[in-house]
Amino acid sequence: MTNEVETLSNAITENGYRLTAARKAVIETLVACGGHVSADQLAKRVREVAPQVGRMTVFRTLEVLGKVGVIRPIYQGTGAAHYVLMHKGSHHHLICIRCHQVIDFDQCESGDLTQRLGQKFDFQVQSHLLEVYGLCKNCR
Amino acid sequence: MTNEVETLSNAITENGYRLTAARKAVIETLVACGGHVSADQLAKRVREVAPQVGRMTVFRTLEVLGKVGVIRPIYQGTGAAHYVLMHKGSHHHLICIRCHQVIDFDQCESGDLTQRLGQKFDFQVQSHLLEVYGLCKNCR
DNA sequence: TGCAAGTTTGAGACTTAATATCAGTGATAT
DNA sequence: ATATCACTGATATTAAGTCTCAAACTTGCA
Repeated sequence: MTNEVETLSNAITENGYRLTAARKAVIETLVACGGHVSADQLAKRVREVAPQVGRMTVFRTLEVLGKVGVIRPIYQGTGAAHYVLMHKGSHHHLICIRCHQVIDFDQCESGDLTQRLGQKFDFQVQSHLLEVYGLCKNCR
Repeated sequence: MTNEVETLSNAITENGYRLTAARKAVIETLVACGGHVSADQLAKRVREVAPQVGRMTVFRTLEVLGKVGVIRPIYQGTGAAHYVLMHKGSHHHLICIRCHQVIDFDQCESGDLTQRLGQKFDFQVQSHLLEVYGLCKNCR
């Protein structure tokens, strides 16, 4: 948790960006939510803690975090993008196609695959996202 | 190719939707493009063949094809959604984070994984999408 | 400390993708 | 042949996200 905050914060500073009060607030709120929030939801929550922070700043902070590779926007076509934390360069989740519930999971034996892909397509792999669609136990 | 058109067409009819002239035109154009087109791009191309087909119909056809599971919208945050064909319930590609080039690939030994996930989370898996991000050979 | 250069910020206007509406058309079943 | 229901498309609307620009911060350096 706190660890996550540090990871994101470090990613900011290590890439030459400034870790301002506004950005700290955004990061802390995002981590507190465990990811899977939209920019506007996040902006609202951030303002409960830091009322002066504007919508634009939230968008821009998310953009920066995306650029340095620690989060990623996820789009399900149901409204706004949601942002997820990229643990060690990857993120995996199940999405129920009926109720749109999202379940994160960790297991993924793709290290092998991504390496082979890199060779085959002359591609320098940095991260990956696996989305599994189906019906959750309540929806089938 | 032609096979793809049949797959999509059948998915339409088998789910109780009507395979109209407009929908045929959309499907044929989508397959001819090999996927990875936005709705508006597709609408434009469809009109080169079937000028009467409206934008709205293209959106709705894509929605139906999505519902029956044969295509899926992909969002890279760079403008409009792109639609990809789901081969046997899955799609995999590499995306260059610099030039946004997309390379589709087939290999994915995930049958095993999805099965285990289904058990673990009591989830009925239907399809999946694997996105691998990195730098293509021209961009690094 | 004080200054200059470069970042970051936020209110508001703007762009663009996508959805809702609704009357009209076309397909299907009996 | 007709009644029913699905589909269509022009237009209006909504909503997500971006652009702009002046003001406010940070930082490094003298």
